Amino acid sequence: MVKHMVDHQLDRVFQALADATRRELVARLVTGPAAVKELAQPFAMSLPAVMQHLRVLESCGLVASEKAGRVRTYRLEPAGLRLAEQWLGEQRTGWEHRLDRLGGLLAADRQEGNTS
Amino acid sequence: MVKHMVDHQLDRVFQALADATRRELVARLVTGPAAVKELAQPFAMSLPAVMQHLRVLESCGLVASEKAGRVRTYRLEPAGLRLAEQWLGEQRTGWEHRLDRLGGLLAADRQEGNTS
DNA sequence: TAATTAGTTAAGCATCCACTTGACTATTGG
DNA sequence: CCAATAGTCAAGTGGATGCTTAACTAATTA
Repeated sequence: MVKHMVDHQLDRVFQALADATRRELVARLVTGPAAVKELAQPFAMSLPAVMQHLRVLESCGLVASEKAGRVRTYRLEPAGLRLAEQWLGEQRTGWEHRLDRLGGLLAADRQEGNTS
Repeated sequence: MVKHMVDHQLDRVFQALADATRRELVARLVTGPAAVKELAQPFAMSLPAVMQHLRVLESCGLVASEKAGRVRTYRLEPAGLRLAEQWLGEQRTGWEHRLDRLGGLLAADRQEGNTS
């Protein structure tokens, strides 16, 4: 997979998660699938507003849906979350390795008697 | 810490990470501190644009800076990344527990001879 | 001290975002 | 059949974002 495609995917996933309403929707779907009406019920905003949030989540792959009769059921699609978590993890391990290297250098310095 | 304060913090962190330029800045700072000019050098955009990105990163706590003489040096502030990673981790473990419960139910069904 | 370097401020602009209301379609229950 | 239910479409609005250029300040260097 090419870098700027992943980049674009990450753009969209992080953008999607940068909204408290959408994060609550994700958190709700973690506990299992639900219809639009049920998903919208806890929020003070209009139904179309919630639907737009769901469309954002779906268009970046965090969520999927199917329609049966007149009710559309959404479910979590964990791959998207994993992508974001993976990027964060990479940064953290990079950071930790840097600290390790720094610690190593300091230790080496000390052994050479370089106290400053 | 109150929920909607964390929420707002998460808004800002995810929003900050929802931009490829800012993610590259973070990735660069993972390898160690750097001055504004060095941070800006790889990008095709103007210096002020990069500075605005840095301000976004700093204002949400992903990054910190200090000025010595005429050069301002930025460094990573890992707590912000941890907050985002933690939220994602919570969702993932919630999801995994749900799958476990589902698996348990299916197993119980099988023992009862409920094959459908 | 004059020129260069590093960073900052401000204004302007095109685009995107979150939300609203109102009108509409399709499915289902009485 | 009709009426309620579940969802969808479309247009509009106010405010945030990402970038630009131009003008400016402060620290260094020749």
